[in-house]
Amino acid sequence: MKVKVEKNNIIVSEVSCLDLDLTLDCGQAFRWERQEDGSYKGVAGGHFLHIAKDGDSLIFYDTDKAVFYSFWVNYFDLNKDYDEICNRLKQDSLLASTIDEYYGIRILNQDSWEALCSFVISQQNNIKRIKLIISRLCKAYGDEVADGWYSFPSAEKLSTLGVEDFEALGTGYRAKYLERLSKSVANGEIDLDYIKSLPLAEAKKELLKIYGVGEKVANCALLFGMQFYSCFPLDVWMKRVMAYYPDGLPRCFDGIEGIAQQYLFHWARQNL
DNA sequence: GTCCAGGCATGCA
DNA sequence: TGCATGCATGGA
Repeated sequence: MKVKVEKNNIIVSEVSCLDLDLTLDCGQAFRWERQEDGSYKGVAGGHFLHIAKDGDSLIFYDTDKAVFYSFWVNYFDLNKDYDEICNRLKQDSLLASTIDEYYGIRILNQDSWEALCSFVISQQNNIKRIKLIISRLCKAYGDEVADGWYSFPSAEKLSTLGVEDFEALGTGYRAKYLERLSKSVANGEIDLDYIKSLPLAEAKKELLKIYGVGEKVANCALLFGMQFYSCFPLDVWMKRVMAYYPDGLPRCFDGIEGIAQQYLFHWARQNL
């Protein structure tokens, strides 16, 4: 990775495997909005960002250098060698063709609270509507960090809401899950940083105790919000994909099943 | 109108 | 342990 500063922008080059459409709009994060010119605007970690791609370079518009290094490098996982990962995954023939076609999907390092909440909302729901509900949630209860752009609300803030407040956002039957989850995280009964520090099996066990969190939501929270790359979330799309792996997952997925999963998820949504 | 979406809790066997 | 069912909402 090479970084240079031009005016208020940060230009990053020599980062492989980062396509904005495939990474920011592939169902792992729900807060990025594509602009007409192909750039993206969104909020993560309380920071607003406008990001674009110019050839092989990434442009972080109006971004503070300190925030870039302290937050965005980790969020986009810019120091991870995705070419090595892709090469390993391509030992599997389906992944080989999928990566050739959709090269550039990365797993973002999202905040655990935002990821867990988002995937509780995601259950039995479609991506378009998940984004709609989350944007309503942020606008109503987040902080305005840029003109018209809101942070994801904290558990403390959401712990003051009642079930009817969550229902008013269109969360449907998930409202009761969100209400209880917010209160439990706010009062410390659930400690996401602690869960993140546990070995995978124990971390998953803790997440599965949460009302409204099952196998799928737990795996998504672990993969997208807690950096457990070996998690392999099985939703309705991935269950269709599994017909292509009757003997189980290939060895080349070991330890990076979650990254393989994200490519297969995208492939399934385009082709199945 | 019906079907479906990055599922889960509940009840019952 | 495994399976059937109900659940809110909005777009196709």
